[in-house]
Amino acid sequence: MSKTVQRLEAKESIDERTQRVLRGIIEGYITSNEPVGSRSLSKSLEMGLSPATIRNIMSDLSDMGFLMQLHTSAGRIPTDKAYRFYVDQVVVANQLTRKLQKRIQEATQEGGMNQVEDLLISTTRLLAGLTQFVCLTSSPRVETSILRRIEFIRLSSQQILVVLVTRNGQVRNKIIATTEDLSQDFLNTVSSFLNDQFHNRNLHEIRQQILESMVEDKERYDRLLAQAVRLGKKAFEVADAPELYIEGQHNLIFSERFRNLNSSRGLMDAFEHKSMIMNLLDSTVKADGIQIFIGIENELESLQDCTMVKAQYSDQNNVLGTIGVIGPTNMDYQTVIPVVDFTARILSQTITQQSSSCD
Amino acid sequence: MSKTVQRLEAKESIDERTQRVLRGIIEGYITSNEPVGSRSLSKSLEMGLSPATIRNIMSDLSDMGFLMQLHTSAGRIPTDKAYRFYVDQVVVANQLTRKLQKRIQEATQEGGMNQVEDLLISTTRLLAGLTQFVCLTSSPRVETSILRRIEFIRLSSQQILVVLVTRNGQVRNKIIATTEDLSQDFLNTVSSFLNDQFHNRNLHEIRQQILESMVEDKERYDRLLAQAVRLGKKAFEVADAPELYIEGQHNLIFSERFRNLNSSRGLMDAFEHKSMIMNLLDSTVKADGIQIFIGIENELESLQDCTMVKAQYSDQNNVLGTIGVIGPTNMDYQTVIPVVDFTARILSQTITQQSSSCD
DNA sequence: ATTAGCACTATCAGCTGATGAGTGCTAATA
DNA sequence: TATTAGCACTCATCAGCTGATAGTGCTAAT
Repeated sequence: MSKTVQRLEAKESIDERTQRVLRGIIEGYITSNEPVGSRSLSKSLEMGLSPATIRNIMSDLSDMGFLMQLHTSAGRIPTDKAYRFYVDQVVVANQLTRKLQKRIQEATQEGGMNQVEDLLISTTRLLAGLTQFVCLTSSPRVETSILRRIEFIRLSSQQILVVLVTRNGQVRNKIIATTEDLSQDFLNTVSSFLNDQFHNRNLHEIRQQILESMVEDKERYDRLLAQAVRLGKKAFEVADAPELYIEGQHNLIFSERFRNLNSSRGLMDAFEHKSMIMNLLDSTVKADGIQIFIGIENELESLQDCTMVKAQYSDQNNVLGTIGVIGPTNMDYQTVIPVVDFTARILSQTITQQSSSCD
Repeated sequence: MSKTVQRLEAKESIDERTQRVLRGIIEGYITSNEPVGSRSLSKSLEMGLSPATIRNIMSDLSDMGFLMQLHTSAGRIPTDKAYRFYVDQVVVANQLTRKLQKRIQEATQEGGMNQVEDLLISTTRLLAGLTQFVCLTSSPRVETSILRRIEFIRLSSQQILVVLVTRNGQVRNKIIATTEDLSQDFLNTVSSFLNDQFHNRNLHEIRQQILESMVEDKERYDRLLAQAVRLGKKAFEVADAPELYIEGQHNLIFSERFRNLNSSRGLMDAFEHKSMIMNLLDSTVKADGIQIFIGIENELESLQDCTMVKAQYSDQNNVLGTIGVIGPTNMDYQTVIPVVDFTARILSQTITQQSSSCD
């Protein structure tokens, strides 16, 4: 027991000087993208330590698992553990420059964005551009969206178009097949019934309730209700799969920063499996703020050379989705973190405005 | 005058033997992706010609502009002109294997494809996969689509959702703002008016006619008509920009076949400018069949190391859009051409079925 | 505890010569 | 006269060697 405590303490008690060296190495590697050696560090640190001393400290840090070498006579590079230390203990998110803030705000407020989809796409592209990384955004889960309006449009004797509008301005369409020929008048009755019944409820609840009704009212014979339930069931199955927007994939190949990534191919391939990436993006349920996954902290193997920085966005009530970037582990956390954070906030704000603009 | 004729004849009259050599070089380069030299060609041709003779012929072909060398002591590779000759004079499109035909048919007939969008995306992906190139598809020009149904849905006192369904199953949404608060009942009247008026007409015509009505009926005061025209005008402005689907971009980077392409970067960048690529894809108006642009025949500079093979797809009445692949100039024309051709045909067929399934 | 000094090591750029595939030209040949 | 064998030449590639560079670890001196 006391041993554990001691080990924990030993882990915790990296003395001030050692910390400064570690920090120096991390920041050096972040800026130069080259392994950093004792000599250059001795100079840049300006702590009056000779390279030899630095070497001793480095050696200790290596033992503790903070540093590693690509080969014997190369400088050292930080491990994932080091970045974790850096992010947790050292990084104090920079304030964004006014200029950058403006740029983000303007980009999200461009005209012609009455559809949420457009907003998400352009925000994703913006963030990919700003960071020069790959940017991923998951669209609001239709599941948790609030119904604003549902409408049925008769296309033919066998086909009905469902139009579903959510509070935050998403519009979903689905063509459903029917065996029975239903008149437009009847469909109107059904839709106004559903609109009355379920106005301002979220789709998940609605679905739930419809399923319950199906059991409950089985015996009761009421054509309207029966059809409403049947159509409603089909209609609310709309778009189970939430969408994923990816931008900046070419940065993986062409950006200098990704150069010492051994398998950009693997990542590219991973992006083809959208559902997998979706899970990754939406998996963690942490109420608020930025989340950071460094290297091996990522569950997906092909992501384990990268860091993912993500944040959730929401309207006034609910978390809607996630926006995040994937970059090299030695990304410039000091600026990437606040950029992602700020962008997510602005996105939330814009969407909130949109959804509150209805009566 | 006679001189011109002579030159033309000289161009045309490449004797049989020379043609066979040229063909051998082209096919050799297509299969090996390596410059082909006189010795190996002498063997593979089996025409009983010594390398030296082949060299003489090659030298002639070089003079005529069919061959070039990357450097003095390298084998020769075909020029764009050679590929053009090959495509025009030599290639007789292979019959596709039954197996491949089936694969294409099945892929396009997968379930859950009631939206044209899904069909186009999956077809694009299919073709990218089959060819291992980049595949581009332009969605049907809404312009020329035939109206099946238009509907207005009141979202709030200032917002109206327009839903527009075309004959071939495309659904477009647009939220438009109004100053006047219009009841749903009124909107229903307007939409059934428009549906009656414009049923089975194409959107371009409709737009035209609405504009005419605006002039014509200016003085006539009829609330219904006036609003119908006003809303109609806004509604039919929907989605002027046709969409472009791109799949298989990663092949540019990772496929062996693209390896001696000097600027895949340039191409990647070009794909970001969707409107430019759209123009390229939809530009040429040739009634039917496959179109091939080899190297410098492409207007876009970053495409001039590539060949684009494209075909238009259509429903029973109209050309809807274009599907095509972009690959290296030394692609295997014998199979790529029929694959693109067949895919476009199947696509046309599938879309035609869809749009004829309404009453 | 720190540091200077030294031996050691891996990488990299640059040079070398050998190899091989390919050409063009010329003179001999059928 | 068309074809071909022979030869000199060119260029790219590759393995092997070089010295320079930038690191390290260890040890002994401060």
